[in-house]
Amino acid sequence: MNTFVKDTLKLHQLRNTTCREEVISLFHQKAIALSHSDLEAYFGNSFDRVTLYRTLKTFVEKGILHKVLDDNGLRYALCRQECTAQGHRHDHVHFKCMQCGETNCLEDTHIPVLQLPDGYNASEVNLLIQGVCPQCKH
Amino acid sequence: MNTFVKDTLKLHQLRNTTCREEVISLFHQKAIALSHSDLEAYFGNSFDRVTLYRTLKTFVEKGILHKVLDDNGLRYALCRQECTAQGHRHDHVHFKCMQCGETNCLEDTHIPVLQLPDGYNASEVNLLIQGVCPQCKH
DNA sequence: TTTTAATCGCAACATTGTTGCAATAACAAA
DNA sequence: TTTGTTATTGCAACAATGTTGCGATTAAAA
Repeated sequence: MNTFVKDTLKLHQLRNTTCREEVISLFHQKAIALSHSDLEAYFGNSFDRVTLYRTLKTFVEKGILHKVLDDNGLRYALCRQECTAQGHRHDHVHFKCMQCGETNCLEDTHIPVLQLPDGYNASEVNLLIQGVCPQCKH
Repeated sequence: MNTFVKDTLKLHQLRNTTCREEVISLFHQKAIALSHSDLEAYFGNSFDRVTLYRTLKTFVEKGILHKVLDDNGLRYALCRQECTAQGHRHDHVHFKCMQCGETNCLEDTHIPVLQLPDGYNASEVNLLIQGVCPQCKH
């Protein structure tokens, strides 16, 4: 069975509930960024709205999910880069296709080191690229 | 008087109203990213909530303001890089200080060219850096 | 099986954003 | 300056999104 889901929950000392299992599982199989309303639409009324909000919040706190933002609002993604509850230091590259609207994490693309003005100290870097993805480019 | 404000409005063929004048003026003097609720707090009930929303929307459409996003939501900034209503092609670098919470635009920092996986086509790039700003670093 | 603490679902509320429409104000032309 | 046209505003009502408290339920350790 899906050992990834149970492992992830156990690793972060979270109880194994239906909602958590199915949410992680969905993110895992879709591999794109999903919003709260995406989850609501997908799960119908299997879970309470509030439970979904709390599940997402918990996952972000634990470093299982990452927030992804673009002009259209907030989404969440399961990136390969795992974080801990202690630190979220990472450099994320997300790509949003303006055609199909899907956003995904470009795991293998890294942000080049950049020169900041004097006195600025970076600890986290987030890059959002918008354009057209391979599927939509015909 | 503040010719910048009137010039900006005229340039984009927008009527010169009190709300628009004061909003642009505020962004100009603050030089940091502001949210809708920041404006509401600042202007009290001088302007209707809806008017502020519409003003922000108009300014974004015209390319006067840019959306700036981080974990805490949506804000707007007046960046030096002007856009037209036609195109918003630009690469923005924004810096959010995790100490004071302020976000500003690093005008002189540019995003290095980066190598995307095959088939991906970028048209807009947004970089958000989080860390500590010069003022907060003692 | 029992115990205990985490999690859930419900209700109620707060914030944020949108739409339609009549009243008003900006600005160009007379 | 006055008039006419059209953009803009303010209000009301609504929709979507996010939060909090609390009693009931359930996972997992003892």
